[in-house]
Amino acid sequence: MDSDTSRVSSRPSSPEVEDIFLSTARKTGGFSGTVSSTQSDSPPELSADLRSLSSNDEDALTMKMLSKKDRKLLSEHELQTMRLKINSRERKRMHDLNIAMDGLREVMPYAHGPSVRKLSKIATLLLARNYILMLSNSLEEMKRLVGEIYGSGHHSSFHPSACGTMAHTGPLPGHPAVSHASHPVHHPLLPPPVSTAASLSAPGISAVNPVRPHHGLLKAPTASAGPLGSSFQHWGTGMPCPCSMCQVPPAHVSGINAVSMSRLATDSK
DNA sequence: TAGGCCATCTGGTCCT
DNA sequence: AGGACCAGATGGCCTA
Repeated sequence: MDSDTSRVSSRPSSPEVEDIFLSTARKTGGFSGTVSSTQSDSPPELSADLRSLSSNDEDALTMKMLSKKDRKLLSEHELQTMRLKINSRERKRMHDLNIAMDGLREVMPYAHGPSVRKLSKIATLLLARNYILMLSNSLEEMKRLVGEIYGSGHHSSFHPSACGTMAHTGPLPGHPAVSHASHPVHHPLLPPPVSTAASLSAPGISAVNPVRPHHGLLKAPTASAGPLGSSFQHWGTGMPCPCSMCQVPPAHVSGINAVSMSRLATDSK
């Protein structure tokens, strides 16, 4: 179904097997932790050189990279065992992180359906952020409307059933039907129109979009709807829908978007 | 084939 | 001391 899953399944799924293999391979080349630490500073041929070192050289190098205490306390076998343990923990940690990421994907609208490819991690995070912003805006708008209505006293003018606003809050976020039906163009997960340019200029976004254009994620809404955009289609009355989903978020939100997107992109590297 | 995405290993750092 | 977290490096898989 999704390539990522198959990709995962195609990888060695058993840490033990892989660890055994790797540990065996490394054992032939000495404790590779010392080699790895030089990977970023040395060309590949240096690694080859290291592998070609005599056992005495290997020992010397290994000993050089270890603290005195380690040298004293740990045999090579113990070091190897410790490495495997650490690797296993790290693997588990990353698996847990991926599980959490899947959980996040599950509650994200728009990311469901057989024809929709699994969101990448960065896309999941960025969409989640936009979604949270959208929900926050909706909440604020609801509060404001309720305040206006009960403040002015003419309760009869409050007709939630006529407003798409209630429809927005109806389906659960994870419900696939939450979005497209009532907002064919201005999807809540899309960056606000104002911030789209800034968002798209962020490395993180630009990295997302070209790769998976079929997602349509974070894509700017089509500009075919005039000054007000096509945001009011579901409202149906010809009047601007008061709900926040149909309005451009406040400028400060867009500002946060641009900054945070850049930060996210920067942080994620 | 290049680029994107990902899993894994690894060493360093910080925290408990 | 041990574990969690992080970031860099590496290599594999997939898609355009």
